[in-house]
Amino acid sequence: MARTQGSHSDITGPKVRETALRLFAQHGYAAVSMRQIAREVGVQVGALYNYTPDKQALLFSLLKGHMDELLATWEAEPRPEGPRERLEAFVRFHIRFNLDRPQAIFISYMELRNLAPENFAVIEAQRKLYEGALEAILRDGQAEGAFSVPDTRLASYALIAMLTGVNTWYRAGGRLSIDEVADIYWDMVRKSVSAG
Amino acid sequence: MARTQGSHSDITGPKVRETALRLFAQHGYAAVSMRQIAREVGVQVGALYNYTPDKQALLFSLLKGHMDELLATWEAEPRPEGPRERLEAFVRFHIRFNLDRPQAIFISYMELRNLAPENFAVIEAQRKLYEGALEAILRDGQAEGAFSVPDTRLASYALIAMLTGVNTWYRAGGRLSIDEVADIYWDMVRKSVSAG
DNA sequence: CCTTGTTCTGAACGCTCGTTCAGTTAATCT
DNA sequence: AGATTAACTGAACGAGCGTTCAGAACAAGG
Repeated sequence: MARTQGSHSDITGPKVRETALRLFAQHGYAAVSMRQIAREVGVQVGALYNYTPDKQALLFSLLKGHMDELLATWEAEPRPEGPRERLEAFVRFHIRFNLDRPQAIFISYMELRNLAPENFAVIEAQRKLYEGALEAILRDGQAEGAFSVPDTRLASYALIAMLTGVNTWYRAGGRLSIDEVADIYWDMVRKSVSAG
Repeated sequence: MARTQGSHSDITGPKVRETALRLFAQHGYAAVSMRQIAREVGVQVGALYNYTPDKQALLFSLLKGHMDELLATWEAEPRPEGPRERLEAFVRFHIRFNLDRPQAIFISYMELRNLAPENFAVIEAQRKLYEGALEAILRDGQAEGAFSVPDTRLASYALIAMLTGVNTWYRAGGRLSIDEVADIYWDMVRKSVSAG
């Protein structure tokens, strides 16, 4: 029996991606089998290959989709005047975006090494684009005298790591709301780049 | 033929651990096979089981050894007077310790989910002990009025993430020495916890 | 109602996995 | 020299892996 009622490409396709994202985030790409994904989707393993040419392409597609959305959403954000305001916008955007998609963020940082080299290069370029946006803000602010940052490249790495770290401990429904978390992080970021 | 000349437990044992650490860091626990470890050590796969009861115990032993060393080394560090001096000591210690053992740090953050639950609990408790040391410094400094940190728990997470992030970009022989990196990070940390 | 095309099943392919173990080799002990 | 033991080999175990594919089931179009 195939094609049971209500089972279409429009439903199975997204379901495959959602399930793969969840399982990859939970157990890691290498530890998750195609059969396991199929079981949770509710199909036989062969059916998965209607939606991806292979397992590697499935991982890449998830990461690529995530990075595309990250870059597009960031570029659609309002761009305030002044380095300080722009830095604040970046901090709040990054925290909000990350906390809204914990699984995608997780595999974006953990599964890079499981990408084939040519796929890795694509994702890495996108990530550098995004991190470059932060460094540009720091550089402008330093030039204008708004910040005191001796090494903007290094500072951008430090701040990105700090902000992305939110995902390791934040749990929805905890004692702090996303906005409260963003307030506290922005306070630390603001001071860390100011004249000391 | 077994027991070729110069091949003893004293040599093979450490070699197994070193090789496993390197491969786990490079490809991930789930993606590395016992046969691959054996090949790089230069023995048949069966010989590995003279040094570990199974693959999981090998991972746990590496992580446990690393955490033991981290805690012991930190406790052996001189403990300066005053919160500000103690915070600086922590920052410099953390960066130095991490950059000296990039592979062990890497698997300590990446392979936690591949630990069996009872093993995970052990490592997690040790990690909390270490992170608690930072929070205690922040709490004392806040109480004494040396720092301005509204939420010491959250600030400790933020700082740990920032400091640990050094490992993702630092490469020995780059344009900055470890001490120069530590100077810059300490500058940012110092300002981020100060009155703004 | 019959054809066409999409979606899925069920089974199979060759391969690798972690782990076990009887037997072999070589160093050590008596 | 002979016995003992630690270290390792070589082969095997059952299980699971990613991937392929012929054919079945169903929806849609004429």
